[in-house]
Amino acid sequence: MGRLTIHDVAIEAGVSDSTVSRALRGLDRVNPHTRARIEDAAERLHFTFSRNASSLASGRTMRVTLLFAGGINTWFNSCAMQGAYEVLAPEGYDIVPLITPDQAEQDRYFEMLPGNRNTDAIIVTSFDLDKQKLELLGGLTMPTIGLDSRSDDGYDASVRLDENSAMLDAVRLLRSLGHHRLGYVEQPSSHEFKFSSKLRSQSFIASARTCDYGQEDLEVFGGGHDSMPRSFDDAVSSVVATLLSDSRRPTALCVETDDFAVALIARLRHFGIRVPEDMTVIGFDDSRIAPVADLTTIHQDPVEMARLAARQAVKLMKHETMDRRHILVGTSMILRGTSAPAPSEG
Amino acid sequence: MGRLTIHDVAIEAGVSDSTVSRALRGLDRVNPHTRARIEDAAERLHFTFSRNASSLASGRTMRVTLLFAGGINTWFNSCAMQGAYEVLAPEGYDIVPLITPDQAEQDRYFEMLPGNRNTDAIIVTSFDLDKQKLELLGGLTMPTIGLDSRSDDGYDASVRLDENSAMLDAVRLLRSLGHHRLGYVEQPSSHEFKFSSKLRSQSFIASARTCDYGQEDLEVFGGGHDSMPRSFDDAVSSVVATLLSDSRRPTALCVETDDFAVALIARLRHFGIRVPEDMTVIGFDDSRIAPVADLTTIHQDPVEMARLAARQAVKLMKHETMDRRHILVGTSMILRGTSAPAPSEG
DNA sequence: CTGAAAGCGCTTACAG
DNA sequence: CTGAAAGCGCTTACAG
Repeated sequence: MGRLTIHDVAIEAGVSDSTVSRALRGLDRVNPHTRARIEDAAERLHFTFSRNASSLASGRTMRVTLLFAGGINTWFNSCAMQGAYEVLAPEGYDIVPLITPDQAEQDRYFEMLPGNRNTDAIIVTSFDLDKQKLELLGGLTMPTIGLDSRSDDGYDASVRLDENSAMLDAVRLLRSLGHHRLGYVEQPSSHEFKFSSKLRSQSFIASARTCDYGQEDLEVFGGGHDSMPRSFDDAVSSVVATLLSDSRRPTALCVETDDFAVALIARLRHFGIRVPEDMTVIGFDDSRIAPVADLTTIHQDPVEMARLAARQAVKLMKHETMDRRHILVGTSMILRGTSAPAPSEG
Repeated sequence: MGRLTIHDVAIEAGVSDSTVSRALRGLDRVNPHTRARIEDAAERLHFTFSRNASSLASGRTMRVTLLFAGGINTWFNSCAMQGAYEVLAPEGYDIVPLITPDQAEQDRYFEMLPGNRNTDAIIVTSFDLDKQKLELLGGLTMPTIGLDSRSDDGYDASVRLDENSAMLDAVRLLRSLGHHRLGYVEQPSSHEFKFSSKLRSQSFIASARTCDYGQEDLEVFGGGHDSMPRSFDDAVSSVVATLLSDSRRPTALCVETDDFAVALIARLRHFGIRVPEDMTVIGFDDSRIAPVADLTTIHQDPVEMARLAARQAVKLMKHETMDRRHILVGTSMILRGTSAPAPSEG
């Protein structure tokens, strides 16, 4: 039992180690009879390759690193792992998650990256890296793939959301519902990191301007980088307070994430602002709470995005040609109960 | 740049490979001066160990496998990964998720397990394994830890929920609220696998009997193993239909999971059964949707459970002594808006 | 189509 | 405290 090597199989099948190696890996130039005998022997012995030995000899680790800021158990990150797993596991790769919780650890990881021989590719999720780190990625011999990155820069391939088109959809919906004053609500990030979702407020404003909204009818809430990491609840309160005292209060809000939108709606209702009668609220993500909260939102599919990123990784590792290295993924509006026509003026 | 080995560091520091190995791994019997020189050299060269080479030579893979049925992006599983990561990563272990989506793949994995030299321990999550597989686990040289397993059998260590005490809490609450007829709602599993949560209906009935409820005042819904994998929605419908036509309809329900409870509540309300006025509903998990849905529920903390399991794994791998190999974790009732005193009879 | 030999980059006794 | 040597279990040219 256990601890058996390719050599045991070789003896059992009456061939050399090299032949076992070739046969079991499905390489050609092996006599069909021989191969069958070897496969039988391996099966009988319950032989499994030592990945370490294979890797050391071949120079391929058969591992793909998924780099996260923040927990594995967030909606986006857990979906990213799932999607990556679905395409990488069948290809024989292990996926290994790596969290860099703060700037110091991130710096240290990137410091060591050029010498890192423990992974065949890196999928970098939702990071906003500075120029220096992006250049470092670009100079790496191993492929790096950006998932939900801010831009394509520095990555060998990337999969990103089309934030502009998403925000344009939202603004068009609000315009068709007759809303004249719009707000965008940024979520305070508890992290030191800036995520790609921070791009949305800019996209939102730009889209609204395209749709003939004037600057005076557009407002961005919650983007206070002044006082540091506020709690989620405090941030909600702060936005609601601003809204309550707003002389030109918007009648519709786009919120950076579903989570924040749902908390915001609860607080608004608590203060007598009805949703959607007085205020339309649109979330972003269509994560698991959106249907529960009956939230109108912009749907994205992080599992599929991760599948795409993983397929890019596979192609890069195999040095296959790729039609598109940088993929922009579309979103879709999901209409639910938190959006309605604008209240009549007064 | 890159591709450098321990030998390069040895040359740079003017010592032998073995000394570099010892120094960089923090072993004793190295002259402080020599060690400093080596560490400097390693730093300067951006040297990183090849985990494959280390593993092959030492016989330790520095990898821990997390075995899942179902997706990585479920609430419980993603929390389990997070908790395991938190304790295993600082110890130098990679965590590698492995999904066995169906019985066939699970069988194949277990078939190969005895010859598997690619992991130092296995954490088995939420599985209900048959006797044969449990025996196989018991015979393995590498440690196996059950997380949310049905029982302790076959595992070297385990971390489980105290389902009995959880159900007793729920029943006591319902009794104190004056509910005379209680129901337990099982969730149809889309999987071939039976999860540990399936034990709860038995615990519930037993607890209620302990609290002097008669068998005729207790009812279990949705446990139809007859017609195969029903959809989530169909299952909700079926439970509601049974409730509507029930001549002795319970006034309180314990539901196997929060997800199912929330869907059930929506359907009940749609059919005019008010929650909590007409019907008290208690969920299980206290997952992310529970606060959003204002759901009274039984709280569990899978991240912490996974941390405990991972610590057990570390101790087992290090052959340290353990005070308790099998840990039973408590739950707590979270009172929210879906529970209320029983409606007056009539 | 098959085998002998070298080598992947470490760790681990064993001397000294 | 340090170094030379063997070995971990494979893969990969290279002969044949």
